[in-house]
Amino acid sequence: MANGRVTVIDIAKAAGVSKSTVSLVLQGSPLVNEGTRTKVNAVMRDLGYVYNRGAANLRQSSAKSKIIGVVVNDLTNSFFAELAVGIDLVVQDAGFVQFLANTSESLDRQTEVIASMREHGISGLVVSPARGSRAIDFKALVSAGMPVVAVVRPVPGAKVSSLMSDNHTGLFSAVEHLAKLGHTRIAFFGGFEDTAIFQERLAGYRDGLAAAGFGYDEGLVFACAPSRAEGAKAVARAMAAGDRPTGGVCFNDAVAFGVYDGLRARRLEPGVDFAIVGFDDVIEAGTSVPALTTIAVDPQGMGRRAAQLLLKQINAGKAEAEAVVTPVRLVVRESCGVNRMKPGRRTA
Amino acid sequence: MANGRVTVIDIAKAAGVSKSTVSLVLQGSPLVNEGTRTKVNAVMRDLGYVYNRGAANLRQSSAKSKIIGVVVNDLTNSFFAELAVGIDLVVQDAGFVQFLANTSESLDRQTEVIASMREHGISGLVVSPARGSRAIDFKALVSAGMPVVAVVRPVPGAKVSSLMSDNHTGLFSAVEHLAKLGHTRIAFFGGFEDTAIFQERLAGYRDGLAAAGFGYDEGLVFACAPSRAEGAKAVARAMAAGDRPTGGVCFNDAVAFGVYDGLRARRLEPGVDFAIVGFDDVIEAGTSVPALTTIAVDPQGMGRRAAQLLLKQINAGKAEAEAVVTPVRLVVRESCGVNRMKPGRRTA
DNA sequence: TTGATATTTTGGAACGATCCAAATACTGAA
DNA sequence: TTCAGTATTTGGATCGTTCCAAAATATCAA
Repeated sequence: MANGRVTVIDIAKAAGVSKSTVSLVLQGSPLVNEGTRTKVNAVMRDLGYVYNRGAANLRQSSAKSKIIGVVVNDLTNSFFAELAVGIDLVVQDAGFVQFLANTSESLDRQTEVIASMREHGISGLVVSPARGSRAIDFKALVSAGMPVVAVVRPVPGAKVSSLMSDNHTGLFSAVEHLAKLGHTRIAFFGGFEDTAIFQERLAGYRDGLAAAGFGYDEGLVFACAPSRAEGAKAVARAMAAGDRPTGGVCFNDAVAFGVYDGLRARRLEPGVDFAIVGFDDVIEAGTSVPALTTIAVDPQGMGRRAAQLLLKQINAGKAEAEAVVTPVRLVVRESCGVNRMKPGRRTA
Repeated sequence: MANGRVTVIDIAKAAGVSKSTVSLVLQGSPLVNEGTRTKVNAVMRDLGYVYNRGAANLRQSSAKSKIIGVVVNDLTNSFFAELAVGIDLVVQDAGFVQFLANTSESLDRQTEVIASMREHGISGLVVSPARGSRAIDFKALVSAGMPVVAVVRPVPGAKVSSLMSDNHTGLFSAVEHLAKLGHTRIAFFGGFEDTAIFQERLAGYRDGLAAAGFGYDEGLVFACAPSRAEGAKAVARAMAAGDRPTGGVCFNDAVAFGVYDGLRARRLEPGVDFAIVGFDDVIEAGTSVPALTTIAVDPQGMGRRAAQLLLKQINAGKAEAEAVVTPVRLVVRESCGVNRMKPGRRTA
């Protein structure tokens, strides 16, 4: 009290009870008499008491810290920002608070922040792993029995739970959609070839082509960093080639918008002269001109589900790794020229 | 050791020293002999020791928790996501870790999370206050001597430090720019009228008009929620009126993009038929078509500065509230028709 | 060898909560 | 009044660290 911080002992003294009783009140125990409870609560309010969770955690089992860690690879990407918001939402409702760290795809940063979070006593971790993350990076956590949920990107070989969107089906249906509209030369834009997601999506793309009766042409795959600027460059490469595609599916929406830019730079109008399908369904997808046809994954929903999965494991006490695949769906808007475009017009 | 968690005592036993020595090693004290230090470190590695910051904080002064709280009003807005990234950057470098909570403009959420963060022992707080925040909401914190930095939005009357962008100058120079290009009827789009920022920006707009020799016409101010969708509606209202503006300054870039949409819906091309200036300079501003002329505020830089300010106060031990205004600058791109537009073409 | 001095190491006693076993206060029936 | 039975309350001991004063050890000049 004198030194600034009010403790249970100060409350006990002021209320004329023992610290144990105050502790009981704090925990909402039914053992304490209604009269004492209200008196103690009143004193707490009067003295401006703040509960010291750190002290409590020391005595209790480590899993009760009410802190979870969230590590994302790129918070400036609105997909991950939405994801973080989704996590935050359910985590807050459960009375938890989250450490949020951004790694900017740096593995060193990732190991650093995870170590730091451990020291601070997180009771679980949701991580969207930095590029190149290996099972070894999470080894210490899982062998310490800490629940870990990997989202968006898999960590091959790691014994952690995972929540991934259905990449294969997503690209499959994107290709199917374009094929149905009459396109026969369909390109694939964006993504780093050395990632698992890229491979999953590429497989969906190939299978989609096969299902439509087309062959797979490596020359129609334009990998690049999944950013708007790189997407613009990728489509420039595609249109410079001899046998041009008439439409394309993109690794994500950012790339798709880059494709818009790249087309316009060549005086081609997206959705009229070229059909585009994105992936993610970021907020801008619905309001852009033309509105982007895309594969919706609902990042906020994914965040919520990831947090629920994690909380379930924390409460269960034991972390049984499980893999969840979240469904995606094709959202048809204007960028494939429905009602706007003559399909296949520049073909052959 | 047996129960799972490795403590300093386990280390001490295994290394054949006392726990005090281990503690000294942990703190990198120069008092301990080089030989013992390496041996202790080796043992720590072998046993997989994780430092328990919670326990340490208990003994030490509360200001050393190495945790700071970050509360933002809307993380789905990329401006705030960037801000959070900037904060994260310097906070991580300083060996801190951040609690990040999103309030979605809910005052209740805000008080909840701040209370929760206090219980967890944060040593400082960066907050971008939810709409309608009052000094009272931060009273408990400041009277407890906790450093608080309010960013982006002011909290009138609160004794907290603040870091605001130069709203007045920003809008002043936006108007000046349009006037220089020959525009005489300049509208103002977006923003909530009951916020301090809106008033600051509006004042900059008025002063800019006055400096250019124009009068202030209330009918040219189209306030609305600062979102893309509402921006589109606002410009629709503007163009429906009799004496149309030929250009406009916007509350932020989101509104500006909404104005793009609204214009296109009326078959008007932004940057050709109508001049637009945004505010914020979000990432998309440079890559949109046309590229958006805007007032750059560098949210990530603001985040960094806010974090630095906070860390300075934490280290100083005493929280002397100070107000910092960060400079803004006009970034001229294509949305005002430089090289593209006949200024004032639809005037009169 | 012996102090004196400098270098290292070390047992408790905190920090602020929880938990447990045991004490105390109530209740109503005998 | 006493006693069993229930309802409340309560002192330690404890969690894993830091801090302090004091002890042990090493170093060295006389």
